[in-house]
Amino acid sequence: MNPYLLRTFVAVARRGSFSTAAHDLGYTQSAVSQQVAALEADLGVALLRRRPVAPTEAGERLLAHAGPILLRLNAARADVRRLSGVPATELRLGATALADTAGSVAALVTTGRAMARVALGVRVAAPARVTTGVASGEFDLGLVDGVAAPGDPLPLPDAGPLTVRTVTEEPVAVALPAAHPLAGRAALRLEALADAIWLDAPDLAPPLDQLRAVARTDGFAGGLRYDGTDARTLLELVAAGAGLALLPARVVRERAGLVGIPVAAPQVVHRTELVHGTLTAPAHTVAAALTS
Amino acid sequence: MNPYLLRTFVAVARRGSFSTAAHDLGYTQSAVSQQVAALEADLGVALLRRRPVAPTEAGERLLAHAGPILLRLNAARADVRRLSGVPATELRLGATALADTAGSVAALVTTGRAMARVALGVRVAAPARVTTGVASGEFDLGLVDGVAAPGDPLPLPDAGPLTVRTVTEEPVAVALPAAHPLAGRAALRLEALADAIWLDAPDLAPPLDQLRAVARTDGFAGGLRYDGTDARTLLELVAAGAGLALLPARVVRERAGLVGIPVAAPQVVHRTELVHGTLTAPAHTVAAALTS
DNA sequence: ACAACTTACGGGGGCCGTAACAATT
DNA sequence: AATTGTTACGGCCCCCGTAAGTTGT
Repeated sequence: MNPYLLRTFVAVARRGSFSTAAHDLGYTQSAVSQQVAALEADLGVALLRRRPVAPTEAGERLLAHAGPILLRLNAARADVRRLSGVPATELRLGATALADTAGSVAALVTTGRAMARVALGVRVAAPARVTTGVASGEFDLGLVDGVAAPGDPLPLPDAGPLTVRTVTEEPVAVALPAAHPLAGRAALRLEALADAIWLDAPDLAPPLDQLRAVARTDGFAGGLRYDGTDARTLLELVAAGAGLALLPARVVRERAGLVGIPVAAPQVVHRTELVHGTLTAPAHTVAAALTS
Repeated sequence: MNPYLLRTFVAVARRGSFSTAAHDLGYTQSAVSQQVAALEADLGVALLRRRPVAPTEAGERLLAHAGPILLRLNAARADVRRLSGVPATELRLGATALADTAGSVAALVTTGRAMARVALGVRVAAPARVTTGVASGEFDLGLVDGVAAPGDPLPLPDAGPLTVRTVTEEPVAVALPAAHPLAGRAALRLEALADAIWLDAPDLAPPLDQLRAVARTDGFAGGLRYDGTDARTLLELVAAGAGLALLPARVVRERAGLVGIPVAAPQVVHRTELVHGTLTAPAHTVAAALTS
């Protein structure tokens, strides 16, 4: 199963059009048609229904596989090439929005700047994006945050053999407006909040289905959804009463008018982890400084 | 990065010889030489040192990626083909050795036999083998056992989008010879046993590094290692004093002369899970019967 | 009728085998 | 000298683009 055919198939399925996909990929639409036909012949199944173009059941199934496969293929290429490329003169850092609660990003940049002739780049993105970016060589180092049981590693998507090191582990709190009925409580059990209105902000706070898994309920119905990585905006939404959010206690305290109530049980903490593949020389220095 | 080249590279690296790998794969050794050269040219790195043939650092790195990639590629193919193949007339079941402690395998076979014209096959293998076998289509259904925190899913290797359902959850116990000094205890804390001698039987009992992770220590140094899936033999080894083992309490009781001490903390249970990809019709019936 | 996908066909490149060559033991 | 990997070369097949054909709206 040729990965190029796979890539083409994915493009066609996503765009819903052979000709558009062909244009995207720099092929003629005839070539794309032949490629999809070849893939279907190889697998012995129709993958797409035509006119309108939509994946069949088998096509849907293949799509579920194709993404991770192509990702890992890219990751392998990037990882191997890193080992023989010219000595790196730049250091690209990917970080999730709340990964720098303990000043991690600032620390990295400071360390990086101390090295001569290394261009630094920092980019904030969603956790999955950071992880896959590190795997695929887009970033040299990734800082990813999330919540987990104390001592447990974060549940990262599998994108190949990446090295993960703990950077920080800090308390989390349920963020509430100061006027909220629960604002006076000393601690809260997560299960007791399953029926509350929660903000669904998967790029900043734990995805709601992770909360369901931790609390072992099927509550935590999503209220307002926020797609993005700006923590200040999220804190504003909480303050405005749009819903609760589970955040590092330190972050909740930054916004006046909010209170952070510790989570009594189950015990969870906010973790930041450093993720990387094969390290270039400057990245190695920075990584060592951060986790020492 | 052509998967065929990847497969050839893996074969050469594993066999340590171009000519032997060529013979295995049905190529001439010239073709293999050209394939490896093409892969090296594509990646811009030397992957193998010749004479003797051994992977370079980049080659080692690629090898770490290649296995999972080829696995997932096979899994995708098997998964999609399952959707359009002829109606299945056989049902291949993979199971780990201790997955049938509650009679799961027997139940499956009984249900399967009730269906006309379906050939049944059962095969016991190591957990990783069962999981990858299901992913790659070798098995229609997999029964995998292991230990985890109550309610937590088992830590299965990622082999693609597989469906997992809980079958049983039972107490585990530390298996001891009746004459053992600890044999009279009502319960034991796992951490307290980090310095004991443990049997390392990764195909039957939790791998020792999983125990280390659960107990958060770096003890559990391996004593005797048993590679295989015969539970009776393992029980004999425990009875002979070769080391401790964490096993389903029910299994420990099967062997006279052994005692099973419940684990007080951290709380862990023995779980059996049913694993499958896209289900063929008979497999669907059997799976439904088992998890209802 | 038109837009969009498929099929026919020809050229070019890639891949494999044969065979000659090189290098290591 | 023998074994093993590489290079040269030629044929075959695969893949893409052009262009004609087909199909659904």
